Amino acid sequence: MDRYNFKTAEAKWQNIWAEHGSFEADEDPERPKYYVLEMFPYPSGRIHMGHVRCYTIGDVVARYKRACGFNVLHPMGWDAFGLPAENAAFENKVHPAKWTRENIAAMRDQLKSMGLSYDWRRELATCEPEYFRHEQKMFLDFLKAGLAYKRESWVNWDPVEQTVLANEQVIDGCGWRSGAPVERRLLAQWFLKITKYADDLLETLAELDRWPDQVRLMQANWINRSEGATVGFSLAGRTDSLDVFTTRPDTLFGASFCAIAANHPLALELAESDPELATFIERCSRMGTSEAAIEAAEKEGYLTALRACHPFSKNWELPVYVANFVLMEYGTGAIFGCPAHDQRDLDFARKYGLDVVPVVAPNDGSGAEIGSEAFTGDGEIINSEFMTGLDVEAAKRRAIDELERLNSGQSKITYRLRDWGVSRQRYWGCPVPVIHCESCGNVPVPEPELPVTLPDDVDFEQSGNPLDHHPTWKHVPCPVCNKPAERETDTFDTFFESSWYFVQFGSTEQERIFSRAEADYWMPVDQYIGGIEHAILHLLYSRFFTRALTDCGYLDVKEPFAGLLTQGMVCHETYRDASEEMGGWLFPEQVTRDSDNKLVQVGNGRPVVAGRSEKMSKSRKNVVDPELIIATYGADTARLFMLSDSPAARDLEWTDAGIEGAWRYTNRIWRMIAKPEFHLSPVTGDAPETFDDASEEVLRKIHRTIADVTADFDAFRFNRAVARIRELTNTLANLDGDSADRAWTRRFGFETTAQLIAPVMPHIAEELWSLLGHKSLLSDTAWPSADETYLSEDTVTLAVQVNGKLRGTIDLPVDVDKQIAEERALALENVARATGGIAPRKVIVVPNKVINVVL
RNA sequence: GCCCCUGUGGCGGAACUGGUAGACGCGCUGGAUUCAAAAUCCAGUUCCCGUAAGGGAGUGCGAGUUCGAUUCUCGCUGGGGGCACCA
Repeated sequence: MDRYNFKTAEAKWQNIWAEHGSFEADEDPERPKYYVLEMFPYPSGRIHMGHVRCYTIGDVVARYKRACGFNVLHPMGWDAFGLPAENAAFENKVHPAKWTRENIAAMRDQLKSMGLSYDWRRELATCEPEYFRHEQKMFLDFLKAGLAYKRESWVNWDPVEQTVLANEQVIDGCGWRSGAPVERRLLAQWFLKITKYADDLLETLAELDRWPDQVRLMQANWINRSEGATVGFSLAGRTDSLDVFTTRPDTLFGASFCAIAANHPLALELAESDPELATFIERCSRMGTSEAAIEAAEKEGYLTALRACHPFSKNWELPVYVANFVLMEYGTGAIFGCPAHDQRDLDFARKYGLDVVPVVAPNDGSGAEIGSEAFTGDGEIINSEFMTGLDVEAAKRRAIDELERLNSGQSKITYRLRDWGVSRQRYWGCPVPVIHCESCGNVPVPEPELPVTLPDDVDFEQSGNPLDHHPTWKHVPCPVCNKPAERETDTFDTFFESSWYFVQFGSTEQERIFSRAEADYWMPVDQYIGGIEHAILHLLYSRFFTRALTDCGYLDVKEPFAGLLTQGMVCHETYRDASEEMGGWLFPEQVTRDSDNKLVQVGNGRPVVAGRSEKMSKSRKNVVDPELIIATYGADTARLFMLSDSPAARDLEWTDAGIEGAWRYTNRIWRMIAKPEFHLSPVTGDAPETFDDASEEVLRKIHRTIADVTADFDAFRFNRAVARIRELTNTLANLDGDSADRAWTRRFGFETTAQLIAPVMPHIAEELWSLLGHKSLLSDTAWPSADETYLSEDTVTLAVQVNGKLRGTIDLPVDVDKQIAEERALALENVARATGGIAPRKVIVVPNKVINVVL
């Protein structure tokens, strides 16, 4: 028998599917639709294993749902704007557009070799004007709707390169290329009003019942609605006051200081006449703009000359600090500190020798004294005049009432969620379609002039924004008054493009924006698949965009993704040269085993140390190239391995042994099913009248497997589905004999195997299907259904425990009387020995599961 | 620092809603086949004691709830993701 030739078979079926337009989907009101989408890739140049995993999962879902009768939309595109293209331009002198388009072409070929069931007619690339012209129009509509506005905001500024840095370009507070300490700088930037929908985005999470709980929780924490109060502290000797936001107005009598952000207007004002403060503020600004850097830094404060008067006692003055942990972006950029009941305030108070006054006494009577830990629980208010004796909730209300009466504060709801800053001072992005005119202000580019495209002749040698220093591009007449004006030189954040691409896939012609009818038919995405790293930002921005587009009349849908699956990362062991101290990283293909089974380098035999398994990354060199794997084992084997071992949501460990195991299985089903004697046998005829016991048992297994695999695919338990199919293969391999009943059963088993494995290994499944005599495509064949009569069992094995320890098992009829089960269990020799003749105190019988004898 | 997730044999993992821990695969051991090897097929494989029957331990660590905990609660610890300009 011929060995399975995956090279010819995979190419053959890919061509046949393409010729048949097998995966092209169009609106069809008669059929239920199913939209499955994987997060589109950034065109970095080559696909990596993370892509292979994500797109395999998506393809299994798409092919399975298609077999189940759904009109499946399964598109693919390119998230084509972004920083790496500009870095490539800087390093390799390639134009970002050329680099990006070549990468797309290469990656498209790689994806096609995987046999993915995409409707390629719908392919889009976000860097093409046909795509981004639509989002420029959307932005203008957002402007009209009051959903976009401009204000000043802080950026990381590299003083040497004279350019804005992304957070990933800031390493330990310094610019990645210049090494110069980064500064914070204010810049006028465009924002989208995501906070308008804060409550809706938060509340609707409850309805997203096909999203992982952890993602919904992360989003809820990100939005973080908090109810509290603004409290006005008048400032001694000044006419203005300091507004702070707090969620704990009940602890106001425990206040011992106020603190303001380093970039708070008051801090900046004081710094003008206080050089030491100016130095402190400058040091804070070196921490960059990332919250992680700010929060992880040691808490420090600078004591100012300001004194804040307590709202409930005018003679009580609190010191005012400028502190590096207070964020200008949250609340009012100022806090009051109650060290007894907030851990961060306590740490700060201990460091600067401030009072710690407990005002909440724990209900458990453990005393109100504060040691090294703040008490944040509920309790009885003490030391608090009119609030003393109340519980925390009542005291919060009482404090707010009092603040309102004194006209020095009111209840307030704030969100951690901030408006989305979409301005980027970069070239390779979608231009913001606005013109600045000295007399008319920010003027939208008139719609007939869209799209605003990027100039091709740009210089990446010069630092700063290439659009800004282009000689002619930005100089245009004002559309209103015709006087000389300047284009906006910012481009959009690339999250802008990825916040609506899933709707545009509804259109089959990329130069035409999706129609309302297309969006109404296809949206929402029924199943979205991608990495957990996008759990917050991309998904939240997309949810916002969908609402904004609905408000602007583009759509009538609130939530873009009805179902979400977040897949884990692909990991691999790391290797280093052991012959030198901290030797360099080695690629897996540079490492082999010598005769003593020790790890050595290929070629020179030098020793190698294996490190722990980590996410595949170029920097660690622990990468395996999908193209090489597909060339060696074929797409089906690669796809099988991607799904075999790990649940989709967990990390996957790539091993040579694992891919070899998948390869063996590919050959195993081929050897089993593709025997010449089956090639010519007729397509399954009527079933024989009777089956012998062995056939009957195999039939049960086949139907059981259909039911289990169907349930597993429905729940995205691909690894279990694969295990069930392998079990079926083992069972079928043991069924021999040529009698009519056995031959029929075996053939039925083979056909079922081909059908069940088809979503995972579509090429070999199609090949086997045709070898079994079918003239139609397996990809056009309906999913098999299990015959209920084969699924029910008449006996069941129960576990018998004594005091919770397993002492034996008994086979009993299903749903047997509890009394009989108990008697049979107690009669077991092993149970009698374990009880030692002592009469059981009670016997717990869980029907069809377990009998527990309790002594 | 804050938020979220995760830890089961030599390895990847399974165990549905608290009910026989280790399905399936890898690896390993023994056997068959072969001139030999590869490939393939068969059997075994959590650890400890025992020829066996059987017994003991066991799901990161420590407690708790329960007749019964991988599953629920609390604390600790290792690993990972996110933290708003990487995508």
